[in-house]
Amino acid sequence: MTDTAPAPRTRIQEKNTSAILDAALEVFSQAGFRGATLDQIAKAAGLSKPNLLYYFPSKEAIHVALLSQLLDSWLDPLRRLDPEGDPVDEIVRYVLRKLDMARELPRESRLFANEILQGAPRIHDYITGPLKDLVDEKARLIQSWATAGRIAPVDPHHLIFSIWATTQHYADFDVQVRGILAPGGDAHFDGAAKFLQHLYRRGMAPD
Amino acid sequence: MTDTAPAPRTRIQEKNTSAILDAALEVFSQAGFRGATLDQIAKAAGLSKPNLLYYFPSKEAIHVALLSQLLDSWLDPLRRLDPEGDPVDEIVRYVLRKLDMARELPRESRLFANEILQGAPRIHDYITGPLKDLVDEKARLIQSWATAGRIAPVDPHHLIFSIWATTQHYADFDVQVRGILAPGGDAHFDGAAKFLQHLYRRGMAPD
DNA sequence: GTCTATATAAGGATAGAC
DNA sequence: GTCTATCCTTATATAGAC
Repeated sequence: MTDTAPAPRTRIQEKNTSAILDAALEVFSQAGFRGATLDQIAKAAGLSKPNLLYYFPSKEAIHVALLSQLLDSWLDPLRRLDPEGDPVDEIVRYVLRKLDMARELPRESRLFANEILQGAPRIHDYITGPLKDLVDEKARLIQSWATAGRIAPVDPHHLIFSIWATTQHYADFDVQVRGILAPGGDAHFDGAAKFLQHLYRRGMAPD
Repeated sequence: MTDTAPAPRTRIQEKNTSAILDAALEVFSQAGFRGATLDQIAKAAGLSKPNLLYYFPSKEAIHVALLSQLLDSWLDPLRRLDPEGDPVDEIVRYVLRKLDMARELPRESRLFANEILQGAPRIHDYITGPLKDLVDEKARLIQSWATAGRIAPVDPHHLIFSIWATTQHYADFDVQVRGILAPGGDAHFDGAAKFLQHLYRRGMAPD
């Protein structure tokens, strides 16, 4: 049941487990948990379905493994918000780091979005626990900057939400973004960076 | 196949069809297309599964009916961006209208988000067609304001994306937002409105 | 470790009585 | 129009040979 980690020993196990996780990330992030099938994942991983279930006890276990390895890295950019740096610079750098993540890890972002959209059945404790704790801590930092007059007086929580929203949008709504902009690789990320930098530098500058 | 509309005649048909659509919106928006089952929808609508299929030919048909009725209203706030109004005011009013939609129609927003996340299989033509056309038209309007020095010189497409992202976030990531903020109804929407108003008024003000 | 074959269950859709 | 019973496909998971 809570048997998730395969604990790979040999090289071949290592290789297959990571092939499965990569394939599963691809499939889950695009189809959601219920929409994904073991057939799709097995095919993408280059394995048979029973062989896949030799490495993970269930579909659920694969999904949980993906989420846990994702959550580990998800908090990182926010964690690096530095109390010692220049406040506006710190916020803008946070925005750009999150945008980089959206470009480099779009599947992870969509996996997370799928989970939240469907009511976060598997990560609800993570949200009200570690995530809330870190956000509250950083919100206090931002609040102290505002109180000191070093940034504009805004609600820190909504500032953080807006940064998540604007950056992850480029991963989660990728199809829509590309459908509206002229096609052409990841070129639009430069435009996004420029715009967001403008918006937050202006928006956060002290009075 | 493309048989979607039930064309209700009697009162009881009218009542059942709308009960089905409402139930389906609830279920699809939370579970996605694949994750939703006819059993769930039938139960939520207070009907038996076969009776539900008396009104709609298939699960797919219900989903398509929901999406079409959604897309009709989806473009409305953007369409109302007024070339004659004050540019910054118009943009801020657009943000607030979208935020209102997120509060009042969160299920519709999540239905849409689910569809986009999964690659927009059913509304791809809508995105590259009517949606893109309207966005391009309004982007030209915003560009003309920028060129005239009446707002800050930003990329209009990314401005629009950021408005979609920040406002729909409160519907699509509702569980996360509530998990982080103290619980308490829709009170946080006031804070969101205040923050977004600040951000866009500052961000869009001309130099 | 990997496969073929299969048990088992869920879910979309239909038949046919009322 | 609505129901019970059922068909049939798909999908998760297991058995057991190699």
